[in-house]
Amino acid sequence: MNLLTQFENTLKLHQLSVTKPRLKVFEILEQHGLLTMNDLIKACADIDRASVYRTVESLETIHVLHKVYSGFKYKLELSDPFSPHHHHIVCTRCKKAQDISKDRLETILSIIAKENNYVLYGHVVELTGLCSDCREI
Amino acid sequence: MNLLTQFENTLKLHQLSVTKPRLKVFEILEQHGLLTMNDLIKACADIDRASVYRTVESLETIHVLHKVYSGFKYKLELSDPFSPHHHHIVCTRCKKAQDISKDRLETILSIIAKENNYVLYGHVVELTGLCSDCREI
DNA sequence: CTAGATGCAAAATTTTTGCATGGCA
DNA sequence: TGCCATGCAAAAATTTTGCATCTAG
Repeated sequence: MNLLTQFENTLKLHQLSVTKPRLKVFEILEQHGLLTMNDLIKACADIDRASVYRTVESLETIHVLHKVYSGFKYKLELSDPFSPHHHHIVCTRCKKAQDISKDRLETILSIIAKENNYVLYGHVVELTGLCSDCREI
Repeated sequence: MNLLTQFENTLKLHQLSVTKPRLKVFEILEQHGLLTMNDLIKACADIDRASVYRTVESLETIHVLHKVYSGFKYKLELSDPFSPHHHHIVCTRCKKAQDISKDRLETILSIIAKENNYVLYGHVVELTGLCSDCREI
């Protein structure tokens, strides 16, 4: 089953209808991976700002996408299982973001959630530092 | 050495002068722990909005404070070593945030940074889920 | 004294809202 | 068809900027 179908099923599961704005936002994020709200709005040319905001909010609620914060702004990306990228390490100087491997990290996170008696819905892990290139300058 | 002195030293170390807005922002955050930008601005009654924004930006740059994101908005809090609170687990339903213990988590984070060849400056870890109270409803 | 920081006022950007209309189930 | 979702337009909220003034060092 492809991602799009999976997405539509998720919408239905949450009793949300399959609409043009929702499909568009999903498609754009699927293509681009990590976007600012502004870029997303621009990329969704024929969709109204307000609808993009509303779509992002719904899709976040049903855990299809999430916000990733670094510095002042946030970016948007698809959540697992629609995308495998959950964690980043961002260079303070050149602003590049690279993914970090999840396995050990998520083990720890789930242990922590259990200890605190939480049912885990989502998690954001952002590390900031100097990448090796920038350190040499 | 108390926190305030340590803060002033940090400012000097980064060649920033010790000013009223900076002291005020620090003091408020020290008292309140985790605030929205708006609350901070309100609490800094006699300081101009713009100065609060500028102060937050400088203090973030020198790692005295950082932003913590949950949902759409962010909150501000002092960074280590000015405050021991770095990680939270936030309930989706009641919005309460509680601190989570750092030890194991930070071990993992520093290993990950090393693997990626980064010098670590900061990290944000936010878990979201349902707390035990809310689960029962 | 003087570079850097502030306050003020205004602009720019980002987010939210109300309401009439349109389209999915 | 009925209800949810959208577009539009406007308001509200948040953040940034330019510039004259002030102040910490």
